[in-house]
Amino acid sequence: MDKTYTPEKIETKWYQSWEQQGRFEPSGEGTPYCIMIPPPNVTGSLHMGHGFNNTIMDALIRYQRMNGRPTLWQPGADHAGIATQMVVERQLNTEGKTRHDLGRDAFIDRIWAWREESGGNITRQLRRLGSSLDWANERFTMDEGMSDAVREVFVRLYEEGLIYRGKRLVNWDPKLHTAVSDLEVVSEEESGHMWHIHYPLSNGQGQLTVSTTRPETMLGDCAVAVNPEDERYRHLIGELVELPLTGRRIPVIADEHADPEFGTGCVKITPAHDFNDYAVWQLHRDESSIASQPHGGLINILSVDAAIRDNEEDEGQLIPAAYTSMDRFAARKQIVADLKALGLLEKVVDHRLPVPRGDRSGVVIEPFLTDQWYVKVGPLAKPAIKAVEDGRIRFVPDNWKNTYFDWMHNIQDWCISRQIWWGHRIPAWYDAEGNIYVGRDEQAVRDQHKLSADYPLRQDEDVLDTWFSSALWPFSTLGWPQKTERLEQFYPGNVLVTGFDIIFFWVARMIMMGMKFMDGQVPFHEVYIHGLVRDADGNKMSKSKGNVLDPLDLIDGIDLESLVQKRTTGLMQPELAPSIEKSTRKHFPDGISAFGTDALRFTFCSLATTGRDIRFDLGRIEGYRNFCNKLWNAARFVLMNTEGKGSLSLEPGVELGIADRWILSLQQRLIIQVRESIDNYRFDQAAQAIYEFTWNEYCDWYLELCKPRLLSGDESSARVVRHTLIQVLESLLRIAHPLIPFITEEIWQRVVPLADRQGLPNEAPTARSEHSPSIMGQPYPHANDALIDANAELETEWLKGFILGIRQVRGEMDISPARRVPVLLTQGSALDRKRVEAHGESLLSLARLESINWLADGDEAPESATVLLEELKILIPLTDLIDKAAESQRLARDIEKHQADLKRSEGKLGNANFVERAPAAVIEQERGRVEKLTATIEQLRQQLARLAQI
RNA sequence: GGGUGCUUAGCUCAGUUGGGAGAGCGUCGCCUUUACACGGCGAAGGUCGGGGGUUCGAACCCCUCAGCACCCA
Repeated sequence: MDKTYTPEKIETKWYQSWEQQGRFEPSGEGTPYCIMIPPPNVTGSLHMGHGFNNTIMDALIRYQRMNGRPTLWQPGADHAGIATQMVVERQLNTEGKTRHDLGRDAFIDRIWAWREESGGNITRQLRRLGSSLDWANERFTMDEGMSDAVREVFVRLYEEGLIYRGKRLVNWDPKLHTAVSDLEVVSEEESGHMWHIHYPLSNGQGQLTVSTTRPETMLGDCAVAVNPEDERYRHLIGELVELPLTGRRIPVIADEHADPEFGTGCVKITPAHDFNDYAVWQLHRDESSIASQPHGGLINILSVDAAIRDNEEDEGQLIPAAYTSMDRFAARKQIVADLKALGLLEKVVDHRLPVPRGDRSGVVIEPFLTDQWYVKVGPLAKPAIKAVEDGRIRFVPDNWKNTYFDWMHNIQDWCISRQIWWGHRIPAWYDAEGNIYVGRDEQAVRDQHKLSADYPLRQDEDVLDTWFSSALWPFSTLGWPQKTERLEQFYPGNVLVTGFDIIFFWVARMIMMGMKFMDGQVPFHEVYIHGLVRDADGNKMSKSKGNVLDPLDLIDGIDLESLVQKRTTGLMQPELAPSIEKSTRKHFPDGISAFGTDALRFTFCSLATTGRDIRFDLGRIEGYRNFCNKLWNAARFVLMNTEGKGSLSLEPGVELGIADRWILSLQQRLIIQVRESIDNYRFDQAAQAIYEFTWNEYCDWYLELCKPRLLSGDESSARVVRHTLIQVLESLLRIAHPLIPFITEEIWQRVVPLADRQGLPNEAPTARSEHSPSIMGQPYPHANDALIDANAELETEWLKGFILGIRQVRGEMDISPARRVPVLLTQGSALDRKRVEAHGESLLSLARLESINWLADGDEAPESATVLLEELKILIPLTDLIDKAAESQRLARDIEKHQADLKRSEGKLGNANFVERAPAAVIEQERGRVEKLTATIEQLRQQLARLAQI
């Protein structure tokens, strides 16, 4: 083995081998285990969130596979309608074309071509992460089978009356020319203005003043509302005001929506361009002063581009010609100027207000009146709520269910149509008479409705929201609507692993659709919600902030210049490049070194706590890369001492040593701990336990304790050591494999020929029969209670205490490890004598001692530094090595520390209430503490006094 | 406005049922010691955000204040 662990030499090799051997395909008997991948965007690329999410899923999958279950991790991607269409449109733009130049069919062909070109990107990246996905059954939401599922669901929901078409206000993206759902709109506070505008009363008796943040919408006003309780305006209710610039007259109406405290207390009502106003209009639409207005008062003034629209033929001058075709912001400017000229602008004040923007396009979203398709969600939500209430679905951590309930209880109908081209086209057809026909395809529609082949029908132009198909993912990927074996075997899945940001988008919708179409069966039993990966400063990673990390760059490394280049190209706001460059150079002065997949995965696992933010800093991954190196070198040591050394199996009748029993005992505890941690999705605890055992017990102590035994010349003892070294290592590799698959496989392949694997079950079968064994197919270790050995643990603790005491003195006195020191022992128990006898070699070696001698009865102890180990007193004679003053100081400090503790304990015991009410065990513990401390302090004092005397 | 979460060592975070606060990184000292300098050995470092309460006993339970973050309207 190489002296240093180099991940790039092993990772790709093993992944290919596993995949070729069909090890990712479900196989075997037993209870199936299934996880659906949250489908990434097919043309996207891997970010840290994917890295984190997939690491956790892969660890679960590998763990369950090693537990012998037929295990499916379902891979695939979604078509990301808007995002993908935008990318391809941008490509076209650089050629000076738009999608309309190509036409719908050619444009969609172009997107498929782009998918071919870029679609493999993210699957390659997932492979680099070691993800053991069942690639043979990869799915894509636009594939034929899944499109069938989409159509089937749409038709069935429509036939049940759960899908309908309606004209409503929607969130309109004027750049993308499509409706978007509430969830795709991000509202943030921005600086704006509040304009106060006079609306003169038609009878010439004064005016009302309204305040608005969007003055251009006044062209579509149908009323001014005042609060019915508002004394100032009550007498004006029912009167008319002149709507400036338009020549129209609109009524003053009474509505609670008008807040007397806010602004002037008069609010203009623009029902076609504001959700609240729309609600007001609905209440008042039958009042004649509104009903008699053009379009019943519901006056749309915008085009799909959010410019002021032209008048229709029959509208006359409804919209003043002065503003038509002006963009909404230009129109705002012009209208404000014109109002000012008319003396109708009272004032303008600065105002902060939430501005809704499209999460993809970034432009301001307009409430806009359109025909859209909706899912009536109420009936679907009911059983989905119940499933979580009664525990058929469990959120981990549990409190996320509150977020889910909140959303589900206030759920709105879901607008599922999008005015784009890339996606599942809505299976609805129209005839010239305005009839709507919904069916699985055009022929089915004609058959069902007895329409002749030449009866003109045209299909709805719109496509479905991408999340509509994603909601079907847990069953559509398994072959639904066909009744397949996979569906039978793997639905419902066991756990959904995802971030909290898509509980609404995806989790809730999957539960609703899963239960609706799978006979009330939930799509998964647990939802493990993990945190979101942020940068070292806690900021969300985003391209525009220039703080994204590519997981592949952490695996392979990247130099500073390439990193700067990567972060500053293709920006939506190029002016940010200099500051991005600056902060990148500051955070990564040396670029990023190659840490390898295993280190990255181990890091992700160790960050998988219950928190919702995960700050990623390089120090962490570096530490875990070092951990991999440690494991690597431990294995190297084991192999150096076992390869070619003959049989490693235990001879009959030979007993293990204390240290062997101790490390085996700790390993059983490790197995219990790791199993429990993984079962509870606490990968941080699993990682921590593995790290701790490997580094702080196996390497720091067991390997060191083995060294003298290997060199002693006692072949029988050496054989026991070799046997245990290799056994413990082999098990450790299996314990760690789900977290760090590559390094464990690489080492395991070398270790397994030496390991005594008798008694372990055979390797789990895989899809292809002809292959060499792999750690992937090995059983995950079970703790063997018979190996838990409290005596060996106690004795080893004693041994460590002895050594640590001496090391402490050496450390404080700066004694070089090259310098061996003699020690004298006194006052020990019979057990101490026995133990010293038994572990002499270990003590000499690990504490770097020259000699160990018991002080004879009656002999005066020489001037020494002292270590107390219960009643045993360990003396390190003061020679030139030890500074008397330093030792005195050390003792004094020690005494002080113990005294503080003693005082505290005595205080407790002196409290009558404590003695009366605390449990006996706690009181006993406190008494024991006092006893021990008193003795220790006494010993230390004596020692200090002796030192002062000499 | 409603809700959720967070505040523990210089930094990033664990902390089980309430019974003497831990880790990694960083810092300081010693060291080519035969697996590993991506290392070994040792050390320093904490008013557990503030205040109040419950309790024999609070990082943990309750109240309150402050700060931060996120979600919903």
